[in-house]
Amino acid sequence: METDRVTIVDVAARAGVAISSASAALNGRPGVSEATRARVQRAASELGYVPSLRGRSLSTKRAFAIGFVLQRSLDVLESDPFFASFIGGIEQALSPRGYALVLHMGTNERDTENRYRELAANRRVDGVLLNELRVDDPRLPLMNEIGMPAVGIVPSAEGFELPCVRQPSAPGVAAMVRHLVDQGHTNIAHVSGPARFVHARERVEAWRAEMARHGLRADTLIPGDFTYQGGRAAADAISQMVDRPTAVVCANDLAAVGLIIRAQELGWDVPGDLSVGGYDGIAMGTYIRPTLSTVQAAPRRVAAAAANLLLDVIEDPAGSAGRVVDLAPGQLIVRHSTGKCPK
Amino acid sequence: METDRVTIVDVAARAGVAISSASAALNGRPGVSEATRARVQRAASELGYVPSLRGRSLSTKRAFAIGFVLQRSLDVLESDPFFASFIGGIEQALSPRGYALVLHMGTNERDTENRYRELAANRRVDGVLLNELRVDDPRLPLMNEIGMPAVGIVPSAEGFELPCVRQPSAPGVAAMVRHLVDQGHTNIAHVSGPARFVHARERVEAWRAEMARHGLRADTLIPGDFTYQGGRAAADAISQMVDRPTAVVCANDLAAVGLIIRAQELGWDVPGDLSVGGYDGIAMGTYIRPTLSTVQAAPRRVAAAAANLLLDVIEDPAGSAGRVVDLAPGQLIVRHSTGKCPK
DNA sequence: TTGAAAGCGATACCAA
DNA sequence: TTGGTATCGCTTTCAA
Repeated sequence: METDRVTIVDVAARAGVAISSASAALNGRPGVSEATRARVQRAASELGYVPSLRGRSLSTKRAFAIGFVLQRSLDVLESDPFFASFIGGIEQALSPRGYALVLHMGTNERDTENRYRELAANRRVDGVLLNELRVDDPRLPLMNEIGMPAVGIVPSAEGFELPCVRQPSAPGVAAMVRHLVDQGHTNIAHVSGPARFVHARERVEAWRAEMARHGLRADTLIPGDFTYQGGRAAADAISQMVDRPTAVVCANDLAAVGLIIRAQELGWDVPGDLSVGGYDGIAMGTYIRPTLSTVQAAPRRVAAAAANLLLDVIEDPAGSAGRVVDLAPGQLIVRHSTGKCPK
Repeated sequence: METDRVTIVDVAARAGVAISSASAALNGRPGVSEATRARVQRAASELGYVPSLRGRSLSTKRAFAIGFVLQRSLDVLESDPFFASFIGGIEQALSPRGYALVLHMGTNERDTENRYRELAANRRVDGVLLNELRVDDPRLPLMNEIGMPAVGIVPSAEGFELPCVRQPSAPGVAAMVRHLVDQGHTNIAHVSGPARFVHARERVEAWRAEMARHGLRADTLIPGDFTYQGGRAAADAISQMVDRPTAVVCANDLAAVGLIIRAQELGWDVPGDLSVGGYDGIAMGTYIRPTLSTVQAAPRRVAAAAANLLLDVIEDPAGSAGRVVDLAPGQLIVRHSTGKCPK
């Protein structure tokens, strides 16, 4: 069934050289005369030779692939727009360099960790991307333990011993808070993500710090979970409050959308009664009404940078040991879900 | 750097048997005494042996991975919710069977085809999934030419020579039309997808047929492209019409959302002035207002079925040559974007 | 039932 | 600059 493939042996035979010479010629290694190289290359193209990844993998001990495990619960999956652009960014970096992406999915944290373990155990990939890092993330010691090259995607490189791509979200959150303060708001709540996530914490801290900078009290912290449903729950929580905030900064757009929709169901006007800001800059933010004020992150660029860094690390482990690549922070985009404080 | 891995040689040595016996024992092949098998397995687990995918791949000529190329233009990427659940479904099927997904992305049709060619050329995967098939899709002859196992995801298996998973969208579209007719609509337009797509055509035909069934004329066909922007454009197109439809059936949800938003910007009430139905059942349909009436497809189930079928085909090419797996058609979900005909 | 040895398709070392 | 050959880690055939 499987067509007999053209191997390097065929190429060498046709060019009338040894396979070692053929290999060197094809890979642009020195030690081959130009005449030989040309002859080998002609033979290869005449035969339609494509090197076998399998043979190459075994002898070089490399897979020419990197791994990524997306962690999402099945119910959230369907609504999460993060995914596609992130993957697009990875592909953008991998494809020109001849690598492929092996994608796995974990439905919970243990599951995710096991996927990384598998990836490492059978050496299906040469390195992995780590995102949505948790405090004391077990994947970090795991990567060290098994000696798997890894690159983290983090808001801050502090205390992070792996090479990483850093895109701080603090400036964006601060800009959002500042924007709301400018609109006259003083009681600005924050709907956070789960505290076990580093980026969730960073956003809480950024909100706190910016509030303090304006002499405002940051006491309305509503725990969320980055989901649409979590955003809805936050609106319900607000409706129970004695001293209602007039503005909310959400840790991500999806939650902000949920919050806005639920707020409207509760009869509030957004932004008349309540201003709502998000974070991420997902397309959906321009679909809903009012359109969502947010901070535009760049998942595609982040992913591309991370993938490129990972390849650098793989191809030169020593040279790029503790590298940190900095990306511009997200920019505030003011749309229509934020407005003047009602008072 | 790379820890010296435990190989089958180590296991065989420790168990005091030949590597061929160790291999047979570990893979549950017959011809090994129970005592030997037990000894080998103990040795393997004591050493923490994990078979090398690379060695196995080379000798079995299999990659234990399947490929999928998602085709999306970069601008659409960010808003497309199809992706995540589809991938989730694939993973669900692959993971228990020890396979992995190699994911590529094409930003246009030529790009996509090249990705499939690469995948085939270097045999990085044992088979591929083909979705969003076009009329005379070049990937079909390509797969035959290179002898790559492939499974199609199609609305109808007619004239489709590859094994496939079939989920017809016609019943759902028909149900949507019927629902609108029940609400008194007689001038029902259709916003289609690009005619080069088989599933776009199927939906047009389904709309036509159901209109005819009710003795209605199906002359308002608005060409779309499955995107949010395309939906907006459709609303603009409608606003130019002399004889405006009172209802629109969109070929997918994203376009329906765009249409609704734009319609509202144009000052129309949905569904008061215009009823809008979608197709897919994306989560976003429940976020917007009015909530979107749609047909609930099941991308996760479709993907899982397709991936499972592909593995069957890979593992037994003869046995499952022309297999067709049928999936239940999507169900109509009436929400709030469709209502009584104004008149 | 067991073991020895020949591939699989490349890379890379070492003589010639 | 070349060519021969060991090697990567496994599967599989064929004798013993």
